[in-house]
Amino acid sequence: MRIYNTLSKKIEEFIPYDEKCVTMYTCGPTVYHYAHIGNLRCYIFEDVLEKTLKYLGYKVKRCMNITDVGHLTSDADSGEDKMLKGAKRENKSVLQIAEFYTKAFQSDLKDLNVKWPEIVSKATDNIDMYIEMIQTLLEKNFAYTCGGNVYFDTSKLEDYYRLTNHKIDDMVVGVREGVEKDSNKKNQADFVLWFTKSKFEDQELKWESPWGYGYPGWHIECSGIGIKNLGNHLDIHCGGIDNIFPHHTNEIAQSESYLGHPWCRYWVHSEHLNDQSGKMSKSKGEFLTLSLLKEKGYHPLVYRFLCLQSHYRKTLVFSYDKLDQMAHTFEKLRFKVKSIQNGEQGNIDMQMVELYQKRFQDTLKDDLNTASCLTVLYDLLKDDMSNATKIKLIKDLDAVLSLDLLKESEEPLSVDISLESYILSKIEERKIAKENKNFSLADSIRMELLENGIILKDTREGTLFEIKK
RNA sequence: GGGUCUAUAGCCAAGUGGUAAGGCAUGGGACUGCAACUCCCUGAUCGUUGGUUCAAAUCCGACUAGGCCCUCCA
Repeated sequence: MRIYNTLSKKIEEFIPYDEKCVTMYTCGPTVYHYAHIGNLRCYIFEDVLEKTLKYLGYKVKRCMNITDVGHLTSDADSGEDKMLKGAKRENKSVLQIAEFYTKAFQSDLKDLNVKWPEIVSKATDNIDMYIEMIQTLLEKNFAYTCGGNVYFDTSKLEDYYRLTNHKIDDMVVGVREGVEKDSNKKNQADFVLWFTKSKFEDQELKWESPWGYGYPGWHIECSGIGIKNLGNHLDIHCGGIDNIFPHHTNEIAQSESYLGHPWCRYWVHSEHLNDQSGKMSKSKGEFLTLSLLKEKGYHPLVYRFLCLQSHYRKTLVFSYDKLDQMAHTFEKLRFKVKSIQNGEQGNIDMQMVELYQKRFQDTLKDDLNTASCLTVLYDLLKDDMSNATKIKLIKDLDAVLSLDLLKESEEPLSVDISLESYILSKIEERKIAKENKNFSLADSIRMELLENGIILKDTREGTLFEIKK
């Protein structure tokens, strides 16, 4: 397997620390609001990566955090806690907010066929681990206390900026509006490990610590949960590209200072989903959620399909035009697969199976080229082999793609039951008219349905309908 | 200002030195009562410009345009 590593800025051969089991950490959501579809792109990518590793025969141990405390809108001591902000907005407690949005997130992933990682850990469940790490960092002189908070001292590291190639003198504080300097810090890049003196006295969740009653910083959380669950050597750490600085940069700093040796070997980042004006973000106000797409009549897997059609390291620009195109393409694809399922099966040709499995593996091994994988899929659909062979291969492919290609029961669109029975009765009426060669009646029924946004299609399997969006 | 990435047909997109995959759309044909579906056929010399090479979309330089990061973010 070859994969792009942000550390080296190159595509590298993937070699796990322990040949038998790959450890993989993926940054989870801060559960203060719904995830937008840009967030979800990253989880789809991570899902594909995990499933690819498994497909290639690796055992994968994967861990994800749920941030339910300590994620401030700024890394200075002046930032507002996102969870608290969410709680205030909705007049609920922080725990209620966390629970609600965790569930919403879980349901989004389920809709997208993204496997829930076997280890999912809440930030608030690991306070002991952060305290232990911070204590060690203080003992080793990588951290200092000031103004009641504990800070990581970035000047102790030779290569703090290794992930980004930044130079300290080129860094400008306040490029973004609303970023303030924290006068407690010795160095501009230092970051908070433990807060006790936040301006936000009404912080709901606080814990006892050697430095006072307080709560952890955002960055320590991922390091703590990762090391606690996956051990002292991590193979893969994933996340969105925006997390490279400062979040992952800080994770490397604190983890390796704590452990005393290199920590994670492969840093793998997924590019953003943009809209026409640029990056999609929650702080810009309006944002697109999966449930909004569902309301508009798009199947969630259409979005997954859209993501798979592009490469994870390339910016994907979202538009409804594109999604419409994908919905259409996806439906055609599923229709094709369905007709193969309904046809004569025949015997499985193992030579073909192996040939295509090899092709499929090769494209995935090549830095997760999912777009080419779809080409392999189209190729095998067209190729000369028995339907049974095709079905076997599709099943194989879908273990990674997870597009429910073989699922019969689920229709692309969820349809209201009373509406459905109305349409079916009209189809029946038209069928009788056609049998009686009363084509003008048949056409008028079709027109009538069309005016209501229902498109009829006469296929070999009978008349199907589609609801226009 | 610094870092980093991208630029391939109407649209999406693969391609990492040897004369441009695939999908969608378009047009033509077969099928159909007519449509649709399905099947067959149909299109680009790769942002601009220098260079390296027998050979470049692919490597190097410059330029242009755009995205992202530089303490909210996936």
